[in-house]
Amino acid sequence: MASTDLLNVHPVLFDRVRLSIMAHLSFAELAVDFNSLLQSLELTKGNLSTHMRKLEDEGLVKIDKKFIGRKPRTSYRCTKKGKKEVQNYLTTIESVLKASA
Amino acid sequence: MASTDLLNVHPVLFDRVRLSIMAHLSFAELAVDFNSLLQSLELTKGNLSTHMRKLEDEGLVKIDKKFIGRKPRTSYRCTKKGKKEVQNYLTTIESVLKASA
DNA sequence: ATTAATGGTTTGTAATACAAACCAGTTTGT
DNA sequence: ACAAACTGGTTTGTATTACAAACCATTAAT
Repeated sequence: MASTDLLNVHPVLFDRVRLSIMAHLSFAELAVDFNSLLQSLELTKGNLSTHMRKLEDEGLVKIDKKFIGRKPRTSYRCTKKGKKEVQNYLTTIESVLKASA
Repeated sequence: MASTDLLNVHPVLFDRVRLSIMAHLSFAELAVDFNSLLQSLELTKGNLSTHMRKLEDEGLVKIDKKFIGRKPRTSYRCTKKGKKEVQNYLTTIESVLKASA
């Protein structure tokens, strides 16, 4: 069984909000901007900002900042590593819990 | 998609150690004692103790304390609610992440 | 010129995880 | 008999973390 397999899942994904974010980004396949996430997830700006920073620090997400006209716009996309870790999270959880229900 | 479904999963399960504990208890079907968990999970006693307390507070686990001969023995088993929440955790995660890989 | 809105970041606080220290008792050694 | 070490945990202090409030820089509206 080895529930210690859970040690292989990326720690940063063990958070409800960040997992939601990664789910959104994975679904999107393309970049999603700050305010879309803000709305979809109903977070405060500060909260979202720090979560994104952490995801970026871990290389799960790539941040892209540009100006649209004269307004700043920050958007995010899931990296290869991000997808891999999400996939790993899912399969690991399944293998650990599947037989135990 | 509604990744906000994640809001329905019990917050206490969003922790690696506690999820491992619940996996163990679910598998076991019967009571597991403190020291077995301690060994399997390679935690410190204090750490395990507080996690178990939290799981008990949330009603996911039932604590049973008795004396075996003249030594105290604390053991735990998964409650109905515990099983339900673990199941819910699994299916919710799957539904949120499945299509996103 | 002020005020309000946009698009965020930084900072202070409250909650959490963790290990170290502790506690109550038991067994082992001398 | 007494001390030292072991068992089976719990409580307490610290470091990390999540979060929201306050803030900042700029743009748009009045």
